[in-house]
Amino acid sequence: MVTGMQSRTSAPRTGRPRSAAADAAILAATRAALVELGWSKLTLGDVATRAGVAKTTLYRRWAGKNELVVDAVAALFDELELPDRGSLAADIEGVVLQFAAILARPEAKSGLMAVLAESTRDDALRERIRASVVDRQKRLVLEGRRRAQVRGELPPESDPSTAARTVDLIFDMVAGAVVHRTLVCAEPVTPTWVHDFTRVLLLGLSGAATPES
Amino acid sequence: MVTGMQSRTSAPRTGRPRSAAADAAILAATRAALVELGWSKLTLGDVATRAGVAKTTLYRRWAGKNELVVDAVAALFDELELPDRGSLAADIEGVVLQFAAILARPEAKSGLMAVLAESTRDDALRERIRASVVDRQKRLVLEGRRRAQVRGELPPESDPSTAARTVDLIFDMVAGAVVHRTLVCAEPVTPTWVHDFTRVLLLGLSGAATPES
DNA sequence: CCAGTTACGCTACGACCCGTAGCGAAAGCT
DNA sequence: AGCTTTCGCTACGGGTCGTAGCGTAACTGG
Repeated sequence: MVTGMQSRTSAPRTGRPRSAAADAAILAATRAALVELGWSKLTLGDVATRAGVAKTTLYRRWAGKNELVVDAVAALFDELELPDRGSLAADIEGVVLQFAAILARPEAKSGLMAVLAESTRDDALRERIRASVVDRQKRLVLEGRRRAQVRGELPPESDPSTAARTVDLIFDMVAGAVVHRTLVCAEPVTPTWVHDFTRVLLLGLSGAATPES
Repeated sequence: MVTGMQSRTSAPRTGRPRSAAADAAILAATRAALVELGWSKLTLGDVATRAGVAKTTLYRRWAGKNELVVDAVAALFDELELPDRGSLAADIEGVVLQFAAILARPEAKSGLMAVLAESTRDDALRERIRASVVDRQKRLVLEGRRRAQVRGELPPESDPSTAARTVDLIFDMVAGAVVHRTLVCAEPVTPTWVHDFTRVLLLGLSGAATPES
């Protein structure tokens, strides 16, 4: 059972090592094929040809199309960062624009949605997506919240359980809105849209911090 | 019910009519196959067998897997309604729970996400999804907004263009959050979550109605 | 009632992709 | 050296695709 990337503990000490260049070439070829062909017409044989490796090499490292595309798309999210822009509103606008820019790329659109669809029937695949894509986004929410608390823009940890609930909710609202705008409505995430969205979200959060009416 | 086939003006008056029962059987079989097999392992030959029709009959009515699944999934959204619950908050909570209940069904999860992934490379498919799924949801937002204006909970049409922008934003936030919660995080939309979400959204909207600071 | 028209079920077909097995050669380690 | 693992290549059975062809069924207008 190939785990995709071998865990470093089980790395064999003897024998010919796996080519790291082949890994990179395969993932790049997968992204290129996603752009040109989309998910449904992407074949592993074609990816192998593009990458300049044999089809069998590909099957030795990835269990199938799903796992390969997850790894190929996950690399796109490496560039996600959260530069400190001075205010919570500016931080949110910045990360939303970054996230939207990644989702706007054709390989992210078709690849990510397709593996998410498959993950509804494959727990291992969903876990792989969560670890390599979703959690990385969620960390930005946590970091942004922490900074806002330092600045005094948000109240510090009230109750741990309600805090976790709020973080989950914010994550669903931010990522969900961008995903819906980009992938369902297929309309661009403009600075105007981001501005309106951030305004509604922050007003709602600051108001929700007060005790419920 | 979207037939997706001939417009009524081009309906042939002569010859054997198409079996409406076959349409229903095929769509039901498609949903059943989505539940059992998911998107990737669903084959048109299998659907035809389940529906008790010949494979050629299926190809005479739908261009391919994508179009068939769109029609099969779109039928799930027929039951979406917006009963008047007396307040904007209650209306939103009601429609969000309905929407989440539909998305929680396995045939909606795998089917809808998969065709959305394909629609990123197929304009005709995206248009088909928009007409039979997305617009139907968007109408609920417009209707809910109208009721809230009648009740005085929201200010009446200020500027047509900003009003349209706001409706789009609300739609992205509501549908996006539910989709993200259900399909990306794979966690249930509980009444608690809906309550928290509605609170943040409404506070943000009521605050956003005032001139920007 | 009978021709005309269209839909249907069935079979068969070439084309393509899948995922695996087997082989010899290459690239590392001890 | 000798051992171990990876690599490229070829070949294969199995499955799905989408279409063509044929005879039959259903409905319509004369």
